[in-house]
Amino acid sequence: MKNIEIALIFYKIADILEMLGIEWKPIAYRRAARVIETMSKDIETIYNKDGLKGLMQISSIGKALAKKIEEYILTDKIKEYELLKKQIPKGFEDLLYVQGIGPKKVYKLFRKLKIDNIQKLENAAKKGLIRKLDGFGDKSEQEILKSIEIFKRGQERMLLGKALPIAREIESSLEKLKEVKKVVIAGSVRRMKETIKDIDILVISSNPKKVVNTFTTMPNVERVLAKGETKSSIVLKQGINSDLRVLEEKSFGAGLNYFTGSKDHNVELRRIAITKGLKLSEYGLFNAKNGRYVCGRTEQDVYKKLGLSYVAPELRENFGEIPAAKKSKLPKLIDYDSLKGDLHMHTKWSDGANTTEEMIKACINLDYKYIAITDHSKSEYIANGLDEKRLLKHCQEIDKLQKKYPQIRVLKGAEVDILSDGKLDYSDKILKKLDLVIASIHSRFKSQKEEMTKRIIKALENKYVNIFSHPTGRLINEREPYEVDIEKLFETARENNVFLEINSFPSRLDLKDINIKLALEHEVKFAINSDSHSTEHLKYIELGIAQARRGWLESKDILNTLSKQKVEKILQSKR
DNA sequence: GCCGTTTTCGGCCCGACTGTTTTCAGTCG
Repeated sequence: MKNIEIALIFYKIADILEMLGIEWKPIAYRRAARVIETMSKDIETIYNKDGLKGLMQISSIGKALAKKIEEYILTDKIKEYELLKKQIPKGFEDLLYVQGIGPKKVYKLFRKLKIDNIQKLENAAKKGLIRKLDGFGDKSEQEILKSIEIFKRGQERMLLGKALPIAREIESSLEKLKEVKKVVIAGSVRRMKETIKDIDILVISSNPKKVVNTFTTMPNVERVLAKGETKSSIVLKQGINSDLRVLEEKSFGAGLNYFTGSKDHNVELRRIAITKGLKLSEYGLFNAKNGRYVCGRTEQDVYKKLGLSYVAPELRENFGEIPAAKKSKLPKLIDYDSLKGDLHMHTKWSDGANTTEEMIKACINLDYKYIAITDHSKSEYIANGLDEKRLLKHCQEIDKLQKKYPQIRVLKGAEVDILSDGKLDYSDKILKKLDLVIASIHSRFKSQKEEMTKRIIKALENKYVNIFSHPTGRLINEREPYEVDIEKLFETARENNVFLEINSFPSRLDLKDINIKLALEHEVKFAINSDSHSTEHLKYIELGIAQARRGWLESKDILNTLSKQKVEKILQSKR
């Protein structure tokens, strides 16, 4: 799949053009890059089927960009990009990622001081050369040095599972102020994106000054980047930025919409507003001619006035949700409280931190109607995987506990390794004795695509396999997904009635949103699991549900929204 | 470079904050 590669090149072309002072083209390249990056279909497949015409059907792609995509598919190169790169020294585009420096300043620094990488920028700032340039001064020179430090510390985005509790903490500390009417977490955290660049907080208050002051003096503030009347930006000690915006009540809906993003979603909304003779900003929806306020108190009002059905935050990625909202064709997303059980968790028997009984009790507290205990199989030496003898013993323990806790159905399961030849780590005879079988890849991630695809297909064709866990094997910020023909994988899952897992563990979130959407188009069914290794992890299920929502899933697409009876019936049909 | 129930040419989202400015350009979200 070349989508990501092409998108990346388009982004880079946009950066370079922008630094060369060329207007508008960068916007077109970025818009196209964004579309290509987030579409679930393989762009090469589209080209092979319908050629240039097919490519031009994609929004934001015209003749010129279609030709460039064709060129990349056929030759693995885009000539114009190669030429542009020659004009730009290595490390040049890093400069754009320094906070406070944009394309105009980069261009000036290059022209006047021959600065073309971060090191040279730092040296020049330390020598006091930058303050002498027109448009720069003492302050900007110091800011540049501070920003370089932050840049060096790393640009990694924070896991949603880590950012969410921090955001909720800020939320509750601002809520304590009596001047505050409402606090909402907005931005990518509200959209439940898998990683977060900064935490956006929206506050409704008639005393913005007080709110801004409190915000900038919280104990976990490391540095204040900006502090104005109604807006502020800080760096937190946890290593993430946070932005605050204070608005009046009548702007709440428009403000929340604006501050939730995504940027691309907002830009689309504003374009629609213009076609209707309106103007949309964070203050509300206004008549473009006379500037009169139309609405803005709630998000629902804004969408309605724009002729759209309400779009849930998780869908606001300009992912196709706007055309769907126009036609009232948005999915009825799965709710955060619709899961009746969790079908993937570990205990002390393998690498979990809690006993089977502790896990069961914790799940009863969550009001689950059923769960599956799924410890590792014998190949997982490091994880203390169970051999056949221990597995059967563990099953006896579960039977006993089942009698003690009749209010919850405890399924006897296992997370079974898929060996390198595609066979499973337990024999069919053993698998048959279990209520539920999860198959997983935990080894040889670097195999060739064909080999990996064959290996997985063989495993999914085993008639006892119910769920394929963390289907792409990626670990966010740590490990790329393994190479696999993902559409073939989806086809095999559907044909063999294997549920694909949406693994809720913060660093996994696997399948991820766009793959979920693609799998849905292949009519695959899913299971949302926590993969808990302690009772503390059970709550991560929220993150998995969020990704399911981002992948446009409804309750009916998901195994563990079903009643205990229905789930048992489905599982037994494979025994 | 894209796109069109305003347009095939001339637009392209909107506003706050900062620093270096005497009224605004650049950056950011």
